[in-house]
Amino acid sequence: MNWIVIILCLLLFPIVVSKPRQRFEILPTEDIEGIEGLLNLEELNSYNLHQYIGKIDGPSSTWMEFLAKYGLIENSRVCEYCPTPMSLIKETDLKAENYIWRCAGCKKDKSSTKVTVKSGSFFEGLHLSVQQVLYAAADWLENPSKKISDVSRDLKIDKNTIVKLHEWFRQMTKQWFYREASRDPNMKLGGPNKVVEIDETLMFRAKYNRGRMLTRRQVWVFGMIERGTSKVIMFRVPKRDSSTLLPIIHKYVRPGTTIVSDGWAAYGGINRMQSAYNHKFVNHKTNFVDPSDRRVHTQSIEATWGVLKRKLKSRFGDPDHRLDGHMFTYMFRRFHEDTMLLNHLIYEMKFFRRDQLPHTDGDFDLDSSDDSGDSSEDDENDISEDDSSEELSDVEDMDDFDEGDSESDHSSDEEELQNQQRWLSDEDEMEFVHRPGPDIVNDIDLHGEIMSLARRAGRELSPTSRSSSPPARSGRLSEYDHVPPTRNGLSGLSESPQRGRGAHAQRRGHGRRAVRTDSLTAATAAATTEATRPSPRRSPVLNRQGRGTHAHRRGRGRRVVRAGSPKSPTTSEEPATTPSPTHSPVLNRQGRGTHAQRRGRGRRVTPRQAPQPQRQSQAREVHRTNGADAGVVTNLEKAPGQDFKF
DNA sequence: ATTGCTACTAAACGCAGAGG
DNA sequence: CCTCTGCGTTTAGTAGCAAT
Repeated sequence: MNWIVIILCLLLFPIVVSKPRQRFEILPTEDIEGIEGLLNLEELNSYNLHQYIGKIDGPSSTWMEFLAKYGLIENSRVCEYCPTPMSLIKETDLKAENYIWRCAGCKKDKSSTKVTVKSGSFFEGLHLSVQQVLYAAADWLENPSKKISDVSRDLKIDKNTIVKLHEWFRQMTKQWFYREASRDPNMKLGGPNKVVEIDETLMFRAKYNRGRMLTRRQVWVFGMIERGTSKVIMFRVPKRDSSTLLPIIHKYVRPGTTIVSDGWAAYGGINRMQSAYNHKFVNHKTNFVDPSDRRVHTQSIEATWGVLKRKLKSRFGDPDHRLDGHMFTYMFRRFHEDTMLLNHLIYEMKFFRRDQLPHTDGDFDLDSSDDSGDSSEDDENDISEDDSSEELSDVEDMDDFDEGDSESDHSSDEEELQNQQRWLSDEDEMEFVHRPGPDIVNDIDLHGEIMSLARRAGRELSPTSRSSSPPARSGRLSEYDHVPPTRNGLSGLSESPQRGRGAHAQRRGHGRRAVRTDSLTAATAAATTEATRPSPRRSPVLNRQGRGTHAHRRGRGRRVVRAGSPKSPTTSEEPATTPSPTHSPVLNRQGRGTHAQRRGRGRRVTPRQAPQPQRQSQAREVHRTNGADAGVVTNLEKAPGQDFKF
């Protein structure tokens, strides 16, 4: 009998006293759904987001599991130096906690390799929490006209950071478009028995060429809208001639579609295209709606211009600079019919690289092509001289932006002649005027945007098309090379080279420099940490480094504790209403000198120093501790009559 | 073997003011 | 009232070493 008891004890002993099982993955593999699972999820919004990632100040493990489940971060890692599965460690410091992957195999050479769970993801390096970013995304989608200052106030994020976030979100919609556009036929409009309206409009032009900003470059936008579904595709175009517009139509409108346009001569070749479109047009000089066929009008696309321009007008700053972002965001919303927007935006985060953003929003720098400036003037001349009802909508729209004084524009006689031919007459309805140009289908005169698409699709443009088109945005195309692959065959996180250990090691070039003994005093450390550290290891003597005892050092730096079982991070969290014990209002975390003081210094030994005086502004401290002091209940949560949001 | 912590850099972030 | 810019501050990330 005794033997049995002894054997049982021996068997149970390791289970009872062993440390928590080492975690090599965030979630069990069978729980991983991958990025496509996001689109099968219910529609995410700011009201249900907390079910997936926790509250905006909530525990980190919740967002981590969410991101791992849908493939936005890696669920497990293998050390890149020694192919050893890395273990997941919960790391805690005074202000926050984080999870890191740590390799035990590298220990013999140097220290163990470490990498954060966010490494390789959109969230890597962001000082904002994942929750802040996602709630900001939800807020951006749900309140597109909300003022930056209001967003900043609600989310407790600096307005400059909000601006940057919004910029990223807009870029994500652009990324969405190009990936979808490369997937045929998802991003095409129309089809048999469907009607697509096409039109072009001029952005940022002075009304009657008067007023300030006459030197501001003019931007033509060409748009296509599918009647009945509200799907819209629009692009900046360098000019609105057939060689520019028809390839776009060919690429984005399905064969057999009925295309309705105005009487612009560039559309004259539509009926001759291989895609076998049924082209109808309404002569805006006489009617906006064809009296013989009331379906022939371009009111839908005209209305779209109005919406887009009002949107641009409502924002301050340079509307040209923001045009692309707003255009793609507009398309993003309309393609998804304002549903599942947050799901799709988070989807894009998997592939989005902050460090590979286009340099500016003006990436379709069409003015860089040789003749774009001429064409703008040329086109403008058309409108001014025609003064037709067709142009009225454009001119009125332009009034949204500019007003003012007179300056005549000049065009050559040659251009005048061309302009006279540019409008289709009623007689042209049966036989369109076709200006000389390249073969619109086989010899596509692509502007830079289309070239970029083709490049991503791995297609070669014919030499003739390159030679016949204006130089396409030299030096700028590469800015789009980052657009991720299609949903099929994407590689995601692992390919990101950004800020890996190697890069870090390369830029470091330093070792352990100085043994700093500046720290909180023991009393301060105890006061700030005692309540939260139930079982400190205490040593009454200084260690070899000359630092304080372990207990004395408490309250500084990060703490690393082994993550428990998959459920343990969540269960071990303190209740959300417990005030955070992590803030020391006196010192910055590391008790170091200022940034400026640290800059440029080399290896040196710093004598023991008194604690640095607090340099943070009062407002900043209040801001940062607000959530904790309020028990993580934000102002928004407490707003009367408002459902929980953040 | 594993955990805990410091120290360090680069970059994110916040703040404030100017410009439009 | 948004955007941009410059500058100071804070933090993410992680190498490295001591302690357990």
